[in-house]
Order: sequence, then structure tokens, then C-alpha cells
Amino acid sequence: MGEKITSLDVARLAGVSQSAVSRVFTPGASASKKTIEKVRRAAAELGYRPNVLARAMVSGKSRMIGLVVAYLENYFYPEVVEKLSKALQEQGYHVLIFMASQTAENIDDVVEEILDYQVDGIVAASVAMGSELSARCRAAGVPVVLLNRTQDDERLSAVTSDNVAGGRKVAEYLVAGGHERIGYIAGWEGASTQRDREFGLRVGLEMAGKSLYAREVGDFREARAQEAARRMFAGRDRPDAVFAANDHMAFVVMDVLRYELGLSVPGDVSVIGYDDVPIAAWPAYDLTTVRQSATRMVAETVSILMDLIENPSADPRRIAIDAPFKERGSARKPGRQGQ
Amino acid sequence: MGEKITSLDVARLAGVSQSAVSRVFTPGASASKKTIEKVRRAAAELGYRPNVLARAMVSGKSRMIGLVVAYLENYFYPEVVEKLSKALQEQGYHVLIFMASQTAENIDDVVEEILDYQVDGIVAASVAMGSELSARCRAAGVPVVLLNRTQDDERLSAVTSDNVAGGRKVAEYLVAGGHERIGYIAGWEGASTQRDREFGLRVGLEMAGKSLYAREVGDFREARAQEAARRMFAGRDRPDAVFAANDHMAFVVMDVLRYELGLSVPGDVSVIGYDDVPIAAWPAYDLTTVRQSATRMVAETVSILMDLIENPSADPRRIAIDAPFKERGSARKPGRQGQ
DNA sequence: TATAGAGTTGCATGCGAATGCAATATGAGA
DNA sequence: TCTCATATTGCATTCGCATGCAACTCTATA
Repeated sequence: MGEKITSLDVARLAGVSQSAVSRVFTPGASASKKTIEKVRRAAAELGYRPNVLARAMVSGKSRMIGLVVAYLENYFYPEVVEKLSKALQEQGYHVLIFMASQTAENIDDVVEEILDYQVDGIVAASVAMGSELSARCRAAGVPVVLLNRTQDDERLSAVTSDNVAGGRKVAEYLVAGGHERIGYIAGWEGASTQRDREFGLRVGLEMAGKSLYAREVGDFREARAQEAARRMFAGRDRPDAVFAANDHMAFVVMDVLRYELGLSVPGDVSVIGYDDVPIAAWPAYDLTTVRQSATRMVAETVSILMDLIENPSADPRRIAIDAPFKERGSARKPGRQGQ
Repeated sequence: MGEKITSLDVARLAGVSQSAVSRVFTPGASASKKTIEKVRRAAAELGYRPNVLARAMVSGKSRMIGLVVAYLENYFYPEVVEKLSKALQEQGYHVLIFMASQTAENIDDVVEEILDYQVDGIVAASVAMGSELSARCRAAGVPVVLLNRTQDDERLSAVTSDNVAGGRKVAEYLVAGGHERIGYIAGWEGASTQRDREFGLRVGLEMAGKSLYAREVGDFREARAQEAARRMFAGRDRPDAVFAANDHMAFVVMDVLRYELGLSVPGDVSVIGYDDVPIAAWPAYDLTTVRQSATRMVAETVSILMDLIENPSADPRRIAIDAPFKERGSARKPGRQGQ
């Protein structure tokens, strides 16, 4: 066991030089029909396949993309992982995955580790990068694309949905539905998605001459969202509508309302989320939400990444894809004349 | 941009040889305090970090583990990905992820690609490997561990839960609960988990002098499970209990029963799943199920993998971890004297 | 038939780090 | 202070493949 087949073995069997073998397996290199034939046959006989790592050493291209994810608990991210991985596979790239702890600082260590693997690019999903770190990536010539998060640093590419517009749509819908006391369950305050969605919501409310009635922080985490919901609905004059900064928290909120407090959704309280993860469509939740298409976001991410890899001097791009409102049954619907 | 720092740069700055630098960064190599100090200082100054790929070339160890997953739609797998990735990171390994199409054949291509990256080991979650392929891995000296799936090939290591026992527990619980017409929503027939869970269920029923009342195939897929549930409950004399081969299908079944057919769970029909994914605990489902601990399965997988990597001649191991029954509210509970 | 031009091929080298070996430095014991 | 065992160090080589360069083989044109 363990006898590696190298290009030299193939070369010997085919009666050609090692370079010839290399050229046969290098797209764009020149080789005669006869040589190709001989090499292919020998390679097949020996079961030879080029060593990607060795190839990476000399070419400087590893064809690996580092993916940093903080938590797969929010089912938007498994979707991202799956689709990103598939999309990159189609481009001949593969994904090296790194789980970052929720703790903000650790991301930097993780990125260092990623860089050690000589990845050709990095996708950072739902995590922030220190400016020092992004500088290192730039120095190393490794493009970085933030996914579902933005940062002030203009030199970082980023793909998000249009969170501000999305938040505004929620406000408009709730106002049109005649809600009076609108609460907001915030995500982790450090996240741009959180800030933007809240900002959009507030702007939308203001434009209707209203303002936020209640606000609690759920940090995008299940347990925290649960506590947040309990706090928000503890007193009397409870909100008649809640916008949760993502679907994952919206489910928790619905569960608290229905199963702990015995309230009806949307009868007593309307609930709206953000993301439109698959579960949102399940009838048990039937969650009204804002659709953030993982497919489209991944497609944009891959596109940007490929551009940046091919043309390292290209400008970073920041994209906010359209986030359509998705009406379902968890929020009271505006009357016929509404909206 | 792009000026790579190599060990040679560090060596020059520190006034030592390249080998000295290498030794400082190689655990277990010998170097004097003074040298270590000089090298560390120079490395820090230049921001040097060893190139993992170059290291892999000469050492033959890439410290990468290939992970093959078919679909993240079933939320058991995101858990696996997250925990496996973290556990391996702690061991100094990293995960190269590969999505396999559901189609059975493609897995072989994917494994070839993985091998190209010189991974030190492969974890195949919920996918089967052709015998030819596993032979190649063996020839290449790359250990393979199947996760949540077994195969006849004795030379393959595998970690599953005790699916047969789990299935039997479900049968016993349903019988104890006084159910008369027990249906089964099967998973994909090619999966060992499917076969074992069904086998356990049937054995359990037989031991109680009963047999399966209805059976439909859901293929572990959402859409198929939906159709399966509809078919199963189309006629009169419908089942009074259903065991779905995994939680993911159980949720679909519950939704069909409750929201399409207007039946009560567990009032009219008891539903039991398998896996105990996080959603099973959500009050909207409160699913009675069999607990298959991703944490424990991942721990075993890592342990086997590390053993196999350190000692390539070690025997493959096949482990079925205990799968405790988890009683919740989606199935009628046996009376006090029951069970 | 001679010959420029394009298409092939092999040689030699390099990517960045680990390691066997031999040379040297260090320290302990006498 | 001298000797020998042990710890450090550098040299040179190696991992598997890609690629610049020079030598070479064709083929088409004059």
C-alpha cells in the first residue's frame, strides 16, 4: 500500500518525458495527438492522477477557497455552504471550511490558518474581519468576499441582500396591516445585517409617522431570542406585531407566543422574519418574511471571487441584492385597499 | 502585493540556515533556545507562517480531511459538519468539503477529486462508496470512515447509531401505547440506516405479535415524504401511528396530517421520528424520536480517523452508538402500567 | 528540393519546507 | 583541563509537478 503514482511513472511507461505528461494534464499546453494518446493510456493503466498540492506549489494556485462560518444553527448558512460548495466545484475549486467561534476575536486566528493553506480566495459568511487581517489578505494577494455582512472598509467586497429596503418593506406591511405597537427583536448588534434591517424598519415606521414600540436583543441566538421575546411580552399593552431580525429568531418568538403565552399568531400578534429559510414555508410556521435568496447571493459571491482571482487588481465590489417581501400567514394581511 | 515570505527570508534575517527555521516550526525537532528566540523574532517581524502545502509535499501529510456530504437539507448534517469541523480543527486538521449529488454514481468521481488533494483521511457522511473506490483509497493509504451509514465491506470503518435497536424501541413504545395500525415512512432504500431502522421496527412489532400496517417510501426527501404521507392516509382505516425513518420526514408527515388532513397529533395519529435534530425539540413539533447524538458520532469518527492515520495498519472499526428513546409529545404515551 | 514557420519535446530548474547525514558546539564527568 | 556523549546546526536532497528555453520535427510554401 502507499505506492504513489507520479507523473514520472507515467512518463516511463509511456516512453516520454515527465514534462510531456505534465503537458497532457495541463489545459492549454501543447502536445501532439500521439503523445496525448500514449500518456492517457499509460495514466489510465497506472491509475495516475495529478497531485493537486504539487501543482499548487509551482503554479501558486491551490484551487481552494477558504470558507469561514460562525454558526450553522441558522439554517440560512447550511444552504449557503451547500450552494457555495457546489458552485465552486463547478468552477474547479473546492472549499476548505473553517468554523469560527462566535467570539469576535477568534476570526483573526482562523483567517491566519486559512492563509497557511494558500487558498486562492476567502469567503467570510456572517463574520467580521479585523482591518489588520484584511490587510494581510490583501498583502498575500488573497481576495476576500464577505457574505451576508458588510464592513466599512471599502476595499472589502461584500454580498448582502438589500437589508435596509427589506426592513422598510416590513414596516410598510405592518403599518398597512393596521398594527399599532410594533416590536423589534434585534440580532447581534455587531452585525451589519442587524443594523441595516433595524434602520430600514425605523425609517419605514417614521415615514408612516410611527416609531418603534418595543425593542429587545436576541443576538441571532435561540436562547437569547427566547428571553427577548419573554421580556417583550411580559407587561400589559404588549406589541401587536414583532419583526425578528431573522427567521431563526422569528420561529422562537412564535413558539414563545403560542406555546408559552397562549397567544395566537397572527390573531393576537403578527410575526415577521427575515431570510425565508426553508422552514419558513412549513405550514407549522407559515412565516411572513423577507426573501433573501441564498442562491443568488452565492452566485454573486462566486462571480466576484472569480473576477478577483483572475484579475487581482480589479476593484472590490459590494452588492446588495433585491430582497422581495414574502407574504405568508404569520402576519395580519392588509385590507383590500391597503398596500 | 504578493511577496511571499518564505523560511529562507526568515533564515536570512535571523542569521541561521533555512533548516533551522524549519526546525523551530516543526514540533519535536531540536533547536537551541537561542536559535528559537532569533527565529521567532525574525518570523514575527516578517509575518512569516509556514506554507502548509509545501510542508504537505515533503511530509506526505496534508492535515486535511475530505468530507463528503450528500445533502444538508436534513438538519442532522449541518450539525455534523459543524462539530466535525471543530473537532478536527482541535486536532490540527481541516476539512475539505465536497457535496455529492444524490445520484449514487457521482460519489466515485467526488472521491477521486478528494484523493487529488492528498487528504489524510475521508469522512463519508450519508453516502455509499463503490468497492472499487474504497480499494483506491486503501491503495492510496487514505483511511475512510463512513458516518451514519454502513456497508458490507468489512474493511471500511463506520459510525452509526444503533439503528436496529432504535427501531425496536419505537415499535415497543408504539405497542405499549396501544396503537393498532402502525405505518412506516421509509427512507431511501439504498441506505443502511433506512434498512436497519425498518428492520428494528419490524422485529419489535413481531415480538409483540404485530406487523406493519402500512408502508410508503419517502426517500428521506421532503417532497417524497409528503407524497408518501398523503398516500398512506388517503384511504379509510388509516394508521393510528407513523414512524418516519428520520425527523426531517416526520416533520413533513406531521404537517400533512395537521394542516392538510386536519388530524390531530398525537390525538388522532402518533408520529415518531429518528435523529432528534434540534427542531424536534421546538414546541411546534415536540417530536418524540430516537436520539442519535451528532456529538458522540462525530467524536467516534474523529477518534477512529486519528487512530487510522497514526497507525495505518490498524483494523477498521465499526461502531454503533447507543440511541436512547426520547419521549416528547407527538406520540400517545403508554399508560402508567405500560412499558 | 530547400526553408521559414509553427508545433513538439526534453532538459533543467524552481516552488517552500522537512530531514538524513556529517560537522560542530555544548556540557558533564573524571 | 581533557574526553566523550549529547545536543545543535548546516548542507544537500527530496516531495510532484509546471514551465522557460533550446533543440528538434513537421508541414506548407516557394
